[in-house]
Amino acid sequence: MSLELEQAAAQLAELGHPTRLGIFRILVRAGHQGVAVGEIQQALDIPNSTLSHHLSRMTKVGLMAQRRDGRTLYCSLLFNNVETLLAFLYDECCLGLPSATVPQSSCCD
Amino acid sequence: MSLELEQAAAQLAELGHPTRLGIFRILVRAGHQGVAVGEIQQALDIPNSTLSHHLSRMTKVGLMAQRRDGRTLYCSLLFNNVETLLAFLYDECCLGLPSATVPQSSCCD
DNA sequence: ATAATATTTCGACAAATATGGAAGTGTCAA
DNA sequence: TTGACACTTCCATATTTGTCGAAATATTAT
Repeated sequence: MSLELEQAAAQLAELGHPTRLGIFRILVRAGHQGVAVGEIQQALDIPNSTLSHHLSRMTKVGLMAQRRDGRTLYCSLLFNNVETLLAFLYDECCLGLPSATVPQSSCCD
Repeated sequence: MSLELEQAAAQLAELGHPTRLGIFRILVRAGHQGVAVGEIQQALDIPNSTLSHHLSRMTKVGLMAQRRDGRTLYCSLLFNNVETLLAFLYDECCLGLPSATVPQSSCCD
């Protein structure tokens, strides 16, 4: 089994949890500058130990990264890796959405 | 938490397993006519009870369906649902791939 | 130094997942 | 109606996940 497939599966598994998909959504909207962990916690209203656990999982598979600024940690999506993942679903798996639903250009760069 | 997000997470979780992502890949290539369970088994070389378990999970979340023809069961992807899932990742989460990697039209319809 | 803030790590436990042998079900062929 | 074929369901077990309180770590302010 190819490494690329293993990698894609690992990332999809992380997205495949309601809380983490919610985190993902927040991270996408936050763009490259990222969001503080505390902000995510407020938005989702879950204990910080639970949140931290999810964040570390997402980090581990390369979906996001953390950067410290003073005492707050900012989380930001690794857009390149997410793009690679999405491209895998399209290219490797040869899937096409009807052109109407395909965005003409990126909205998050 | 929205039902749409729950649904997407459930489907992504199923894709987030190497074996099942492999099954997905086979199903995509098979197109609408589908593939026999036995063919998938030969391709992946796993015990049929294990395979059956994965297939039933994928069916349960609406990624694929099974149709019997004689004594062989054919599995086929529910392309509409897969499209909806992919559209969720683009629309709801506002993600864009660089236009170069976005297919101009569907290759599986 | 001490305290407050922001977040992670530890530890423990319940629940879900993954795996595969063995037995069961449906279908066809002789 | 017996047997072969194509799968699924049942069962048991090992592993992974998800959850969260409590303790630990890092940073800044007083």
